Amino acid sequence: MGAPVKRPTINDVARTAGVSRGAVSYALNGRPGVSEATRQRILSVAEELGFHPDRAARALAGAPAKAIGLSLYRPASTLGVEPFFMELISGLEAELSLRSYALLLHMVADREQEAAVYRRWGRERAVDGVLVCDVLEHDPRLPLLEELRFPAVVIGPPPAGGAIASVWSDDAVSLQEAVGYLAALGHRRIGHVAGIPEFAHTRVRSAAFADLARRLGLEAAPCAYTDYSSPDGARATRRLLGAPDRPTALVYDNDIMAVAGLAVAQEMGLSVPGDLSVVAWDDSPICRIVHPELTALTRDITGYGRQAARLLLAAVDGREIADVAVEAAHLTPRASTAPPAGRLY
Amino acid sequence: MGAPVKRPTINDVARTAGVSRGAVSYALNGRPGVSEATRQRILSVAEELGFHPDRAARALAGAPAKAIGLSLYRPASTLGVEPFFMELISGLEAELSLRSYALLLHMVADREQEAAVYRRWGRERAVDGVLVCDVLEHDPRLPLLEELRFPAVVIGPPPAGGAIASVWSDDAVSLQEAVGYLAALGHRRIGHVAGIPEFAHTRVRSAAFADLARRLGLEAAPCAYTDYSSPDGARATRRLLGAPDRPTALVYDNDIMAVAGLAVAQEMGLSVPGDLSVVAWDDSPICRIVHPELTALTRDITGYGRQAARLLLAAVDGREIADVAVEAAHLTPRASTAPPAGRLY
DNA sequence: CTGAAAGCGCTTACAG
DNA sequence: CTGAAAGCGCTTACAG
Repeated sequence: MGAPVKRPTINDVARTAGVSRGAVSYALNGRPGVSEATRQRILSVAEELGFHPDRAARALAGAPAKAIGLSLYRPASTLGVEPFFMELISGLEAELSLRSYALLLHMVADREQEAAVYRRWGRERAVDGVLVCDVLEHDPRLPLLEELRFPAVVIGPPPAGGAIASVWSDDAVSLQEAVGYLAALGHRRIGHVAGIPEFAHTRVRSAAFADLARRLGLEAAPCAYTDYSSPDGARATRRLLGAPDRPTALVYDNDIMAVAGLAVAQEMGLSVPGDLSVVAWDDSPICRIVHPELTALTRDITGYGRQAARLLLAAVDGREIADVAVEAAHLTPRASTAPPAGRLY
Repeated sequence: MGAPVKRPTINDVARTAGVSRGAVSYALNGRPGVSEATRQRILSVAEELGFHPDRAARALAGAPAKAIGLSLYRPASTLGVEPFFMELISGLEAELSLRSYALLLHMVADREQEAAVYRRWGRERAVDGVLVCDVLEHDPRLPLLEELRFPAVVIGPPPAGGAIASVWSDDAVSLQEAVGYLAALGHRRIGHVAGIPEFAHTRVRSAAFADLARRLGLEAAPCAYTDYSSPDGARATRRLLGAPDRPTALVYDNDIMAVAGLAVAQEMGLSVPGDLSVVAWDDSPICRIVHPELTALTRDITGYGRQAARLLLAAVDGREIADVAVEAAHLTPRASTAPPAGRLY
């Protein structure tokens, strides 16, 4: 591909500015060691020359890699379907790019691969910190990250061990809002189409659901677990609606499954919201392009990502970090929820 | 966060194996300079010590960064909605990880930012090559990448200049398949809800559409441009269906807009496919979770991504590369297409 | 086929 | 506040 383009080095800047390389480095990194006047002169020379420090050289000399790793466990079945991650990534990016941090994205098909990726990132010093999603009950990644001394932030409910800080939104509160609303409409049999049972956030939601069902004295509160994919959401819906005392309302753990469930209900001849109310977790455009539009638990996913990035960068800077709770998802009532049939107001 | 974990260096491997550092480097990189026996011994020592060469040191010494850059231009309105990119990325990743290449993802809000990202990547030697999506008619990124001597691959139709190879699928063929099918069903007024007119792939599609309309002698072939978002798709649908001689079929440039258009048709009291046939470009689960299920142009997006990654890695390896055509999208007829109302068979 | 040496472009104590 | 020097961990000609 031809010789690489000649790039100015720190030497060029130092020579042009008439100072030492060290002075240039200090000036560029905002560290003490140069006078303000000199710093300004150096900065303007660097600007003029179009100088950007070589990432590799910088890293080798002990400076941070200026990159964050996100390893995503994606089973083939859910590929390309969850708007959540695209929005999350866009929030991460927004914050990272402010500080010129890159996002290293890696998708893995299984957990062992993910561990291998962390080890490699650690050994190669490819990233300065990692974000951890979809944490399991006893997640082997967490002790591994501690062993590797990796600054890390969990996206999701704070894990039991507690050594790694997390950014989370209180799903129990949100679930309460959704189920409370359905109960207030008069629903007594409310089903839950949940996500992957091994995930900590799934357990938070299903525990909150069971708890609420008890407190509200619901007649039935069946829960079906899925892999978050729309076919699985459709299957779970058929199962729940096929039971003798079928639920009159269903809460779905994501938007994709709620839309799939809506289609299943319609194919079973049930009208929504007449015969069945539907609530989707995570609002997205697809909740508004189906008929009826879906009542959803809306949250600022991009903001969630920004917050996670900010917290991780604080950890990377060596600051002590603690769990951060972002605002919980709130219910956006739309046309897919109504009082159950047979009940009059 | 404590001291970094002590990692074995090439010196440790050399000492343990009783050879020089150079020998270890040659052995690890599969270059001539060591006997096969020595190579094996070195490799097993490296394995035993858990040695992974430091990415920064390697890069600084002139070796590739082992990373590929993907800068995505995402206007806020389409954030998180296009399944296409998630699938593409997953294909890229699948191929890159085979060769231990990382994917550096960067989302930008405008074109100037994207140019700045390329320059930075070039100067910092952060990536060995870049992938270019959504190419414009006279795209300023292409000459910039040439100027920077960046190995690059365009994902989409080969640009006019021709210096940068592309991986593409022949959208004209696919459009012909879709419109030909609609015409065969008896439709004479077929509308096109297209994407962003500045994109080269949009122009390929709308040119093919206009050409076909002429050859098939269609009565009307209105085209509406959008930003690929579902609200914009809905607006375009309203506009096209509000015309006096409204189309009896619409072809959408993505799945999201087709679903939005379906909802608009239903809200206007038009039955699909009775009053309006709908075809979606890019098949995804959401095409199958709406009612009626959408006829779609199906293609192997993951495979598209894999192919793009392979081609770019070939360029990074210094090989000459040429355009690669992947298989065009093919029509998957479903319930959203039928002969137009009033026509009998 | 092997080993010693230079050098990649930075950062950071350290002495002035 | 500044400058000279060492060193980060590799790769790669170059001489043996």
